[in-house]
Amino acid sequence: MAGNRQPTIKTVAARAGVGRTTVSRVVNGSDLVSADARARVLAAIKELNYVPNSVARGLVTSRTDSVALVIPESESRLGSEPYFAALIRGVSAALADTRTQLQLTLVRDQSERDQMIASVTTRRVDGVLLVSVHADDPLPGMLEEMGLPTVLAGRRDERENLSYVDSDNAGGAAAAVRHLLDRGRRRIATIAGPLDMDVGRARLAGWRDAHGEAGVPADEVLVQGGDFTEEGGRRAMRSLLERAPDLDAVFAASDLMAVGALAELRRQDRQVPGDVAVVGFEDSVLARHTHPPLTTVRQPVEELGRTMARILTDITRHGAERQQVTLPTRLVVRESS
Amino acid sequence: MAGNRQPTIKTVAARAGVGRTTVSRVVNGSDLVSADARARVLAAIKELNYVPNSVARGLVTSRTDSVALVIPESESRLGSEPYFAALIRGVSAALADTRTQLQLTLVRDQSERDQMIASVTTRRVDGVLLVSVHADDPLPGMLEEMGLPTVLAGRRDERENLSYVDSDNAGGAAAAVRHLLDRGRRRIATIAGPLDMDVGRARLAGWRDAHGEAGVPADEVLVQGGDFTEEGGRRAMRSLLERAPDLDAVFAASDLMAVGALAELRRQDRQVPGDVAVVGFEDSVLARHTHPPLTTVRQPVEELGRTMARILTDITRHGAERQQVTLPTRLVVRESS
DNA sequence: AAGCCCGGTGGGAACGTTCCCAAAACAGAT
DNA sequence: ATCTGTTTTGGGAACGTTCCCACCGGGCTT
Repeated sequence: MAGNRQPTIKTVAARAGVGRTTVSRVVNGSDLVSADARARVLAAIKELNYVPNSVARGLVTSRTDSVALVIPESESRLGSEPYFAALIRGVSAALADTRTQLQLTLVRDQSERDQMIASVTTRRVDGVLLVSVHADDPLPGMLEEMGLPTVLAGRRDERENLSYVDSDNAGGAAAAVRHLLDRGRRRIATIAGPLDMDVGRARLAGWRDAHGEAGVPADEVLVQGGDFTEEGGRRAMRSLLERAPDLDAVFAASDLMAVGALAELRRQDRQVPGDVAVVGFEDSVLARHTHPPLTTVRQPVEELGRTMARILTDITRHGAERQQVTLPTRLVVRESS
Repeated sequence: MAGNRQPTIKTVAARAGVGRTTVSRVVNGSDLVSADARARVLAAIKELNYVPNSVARGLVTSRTDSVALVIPESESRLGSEPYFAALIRGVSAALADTRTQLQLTLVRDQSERDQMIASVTTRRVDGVLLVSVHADDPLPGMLEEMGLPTVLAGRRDERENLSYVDSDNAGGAAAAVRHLLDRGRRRIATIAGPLDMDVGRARLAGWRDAHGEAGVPADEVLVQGGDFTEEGGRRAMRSLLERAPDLDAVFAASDLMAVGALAELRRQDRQVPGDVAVVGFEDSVLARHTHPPLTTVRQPVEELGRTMARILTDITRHGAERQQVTLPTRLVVRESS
């Protein structure tokens, strides 16, 4: 039993008394093969326990049936972990349907980034899924130029022309603010995300839009920049309270910043939601565990992953065109508003 | 620029005015090549932007420089998510050092399991890392028989003869119980894990060992089985309190069960740690957020991942033998004890 | 001056597939 | 019977590498 080499297509052909090509046809499900021959080949395959060598196949077809998912590890890992986990689940689920393998690449530093580029570039994958790419990162362009289809998680600006899947940041933000307006809040501050990122800009735009629709003037004094961290949220909240002590609500562009805001409000003895209502964005696990539980805008992260994978396979397998998809978000009302 | 095929080793050879072999030698860092030739080849590589095709290479070397990490998704995902995340981080970090790619396979159901076997078996990977394999699962054996080195996360029983990396379950449990004894507790109950799993058995053994060492009789009335879930922990705690109202401490074989125990203790108005001290096992994120924060045994999950990957590469790259490694655990004392 | 060794080199073969195309086998029609 | 057309078949070539081995040339030994 041991010692024998793996059977190849030739071994099978010999055993079944047919040519290589016929075996190949059977394996690949072609119907240009007689019932008789097919039966003999299948028997031989089973007897020999033959499994086609996908590397050899890949060499001639120049397809690997695997895609890379690249995740930068530098981004604050703690808050974002559940995000990545959900994303991976989604991607993996969609790929399983098309029998495509997932190559996961965590990129920690520049050297690992170079290594990732080398690996991806080396034709081991049919396409690439990229998470949190910065606006000025030349990588996606490079990849596409090398003939490697690429799909981004999150567009980089309003005019992104690569394939991407994003959640409806502006819409979600607007829904959050609309909800606050509905509850009678009129001085709604916002802790924005970094404005050099589309997420940051889009969520701020949503805040403006909702005010516009409702005919409530959007007071720019109520806008404070943040950096998506808890500490940043705390600082932003403090400076907002100084500038506009009369604010009665805050929309934070991320749950983590909302958590910081909650901490600062507690420190200054402002009741939530009594004095100030708070809404976050993302609906991470965090949101359920704050005091009080956080109203927030839910992103469909797992679906985002699924969609990314689906778009990529559409491109690699069926030669589809680039696609830009925006997924709806949903307001989850808890006790902070 | 566009339209041109990828350059191959032949293109480079022609451009540099040398033979294929010389290019190959330069690419693979052989030193049997003159400084002059090397320089010309390197220049040509840069000009043409040549990247060796790893599929072709794999065909002749029969190495893919990639390994599979197989994670069953069926296990209660919520509690275990941070575990998997840490594991993946560790594996990925160790693989990056050896320029090995990671193929991640989430297995949700039988059909995905079959697909995973097909893929792995098809020579796309050099080896396999398996997480949470059941004792009676024939998979690891099958894989090794096909010549695919396999490393398990967690041994399956005391006599496991495949490669595995496990944390010191018995030792960690004993440390936890010793700690409780040191604090003067004398009626230390335990909520055990499933006894058909080695983790469960080993942690229970630790509870016994610590009693033995200290000369305190281990009262079997104080042992209650659990299933690693929160609800199971709650039920176990209740039946323990009925049977042995005089208990003054509980060692739960998992954080999640400890959380359940805490809930039941609160319901019955027993103070923690005043009346009853509680210790868990794992040091998941949960542990920091319970009331009071949970004393627990920390498993070095990320290192577990790193070690698995290291062992596997030792085997695939250097023909090392199977290895069984047990990693030390560490007691993290918080306020529940 | 002849022989030998050794660093350096390159062409052929092989890895296990798929694809192309020509040919064999068979059937039906004249 | 011969021809034509359709189905079925299989061998050659190709995919882009690495490895084996044979060869070349120059310096060293004798």
